Amino acid sequence: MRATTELLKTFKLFKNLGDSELGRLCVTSSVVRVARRGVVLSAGSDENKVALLFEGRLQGVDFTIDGREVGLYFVEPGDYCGELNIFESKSQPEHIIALNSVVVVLINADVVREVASRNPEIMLELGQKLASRIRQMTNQRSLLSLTNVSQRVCNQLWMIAEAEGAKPLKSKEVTGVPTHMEFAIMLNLSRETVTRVFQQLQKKQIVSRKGPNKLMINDLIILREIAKGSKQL
Amino acid sequence: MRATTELLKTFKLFKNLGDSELGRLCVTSSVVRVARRGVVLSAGSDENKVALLFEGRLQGVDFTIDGREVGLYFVEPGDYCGELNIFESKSQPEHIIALNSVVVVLINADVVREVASRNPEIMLELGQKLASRIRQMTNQRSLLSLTNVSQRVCNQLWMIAEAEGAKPLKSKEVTGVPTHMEFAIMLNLSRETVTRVFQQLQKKQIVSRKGPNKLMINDLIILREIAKGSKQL
DNA sequence: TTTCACCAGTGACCTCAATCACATCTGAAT
DNA sequence: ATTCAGATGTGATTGAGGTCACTGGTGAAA
Repeated sequence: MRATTELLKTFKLFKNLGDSELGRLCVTSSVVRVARRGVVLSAGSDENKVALLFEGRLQGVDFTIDGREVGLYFVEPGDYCGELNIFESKSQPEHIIALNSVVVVLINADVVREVASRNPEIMLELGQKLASRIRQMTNQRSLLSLTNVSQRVCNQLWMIAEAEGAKPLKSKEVTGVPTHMEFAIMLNLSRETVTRVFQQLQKKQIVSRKGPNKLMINDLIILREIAKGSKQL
Repeated sequence: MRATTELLKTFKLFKNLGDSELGRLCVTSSVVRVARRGVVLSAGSDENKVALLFEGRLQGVDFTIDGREVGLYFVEPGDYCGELNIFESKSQPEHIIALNSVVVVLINADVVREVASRNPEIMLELGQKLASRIRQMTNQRSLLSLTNVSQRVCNQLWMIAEAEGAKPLKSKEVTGVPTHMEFAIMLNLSRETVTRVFQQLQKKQIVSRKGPNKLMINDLIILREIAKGSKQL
């Protein structure tokens, strides 16, 4: 199914775009629903698509030479991925996987490039997107060098809570929490280790499970302190 | 000292730029020599400079919360860094350190942005730069998930040899090799572990030291095989 | 309702890289 | 020539986290 101009306008990237340009984008677009674990963009493909996320959560993943899964980043609603295809005609470097049932708008990257080249604001916006992704990756890379494992997990959890708009509150319910395995590949840990950290967090009442993919963070302040390293778990 | 238009033209980024634009860049530029270990761009600074590397090698580094050094990427001559400042007015996220005596051209990022906004090719080139950095970081991230330590080191060594233009030869001399410590922070290893891997590589005649910062790779083929994991060290 | 796949939880074991604490080497500066 | 800082080399120790091999729970599909 094609996207409507109204749908595209909900994305910050296309907010200020004229209707004719939006129309051009719509023509090559398709709105698709992808089930949990489904592949949204496949690494090595030359289709060169950009994926705009409408609802759900995506994860960029890669694989090592020996077939180990590597978690790169998360994509939240309103955001998009596959931007590299706009600037390079190489193949998509990483897989994009749906972490739950998602709705995405797929648009041909070449068309986006054309539109961007006529609209400097879009181009600049894209540049900022790339820049912020680099920041994000740099940040994530630094996490991996933390020797303390709980610290790594708490930082990741904090970032996820923050992405959902963590106010300076004491507690917060987070929905759509990644599985332990998804945490593990983001943090270079084994699934069991992540489980053990969460066990400790639960034992100390810092978090509590609320059914699948739902987590209650009871004490954001302590979580933050553990993440910062000023407090030991 | 200011850069000349001729100097700027040696960089691929500014290759096709008109003289008037080049002149504008020159005015806010400065050519500086930085000694080994010297800071070229400092994290957290708001100076917003772009650094074009003329000779030597740079390394982007960050620090964890607990003060551990993290290696992010290398910059080779003809390349540049600090591009994020062109797109974002946030502060420089990572430190840029000189790995040996280097010559860099520093240009105000705002001026580069202005020039880029008038010259779509430059803007596109910058986008490609960001994109390739993301690829590079993704690649590096995957390295970190390799359980086999020798494999990690050999991959990094291979990449460095490649950056200096490794032909499909059997052997190659690499100059300006990073220290073991610099390898270590790139690969999330301790310095000692890197040393031990290099000891083994030397014992097996795969590499041999040729004075400081100089390394002879005697067998690129085997190095590649170890890196790929098809051969054990 | 049953099945099944997936996720979470847990104990036992054991590997292997971090750490510590040195020694040695080298080039550059004084 | 001497000093010194930085880089490399090496053994001993150790403990954190990976791996394995399970159990149990839950939701979706059949």
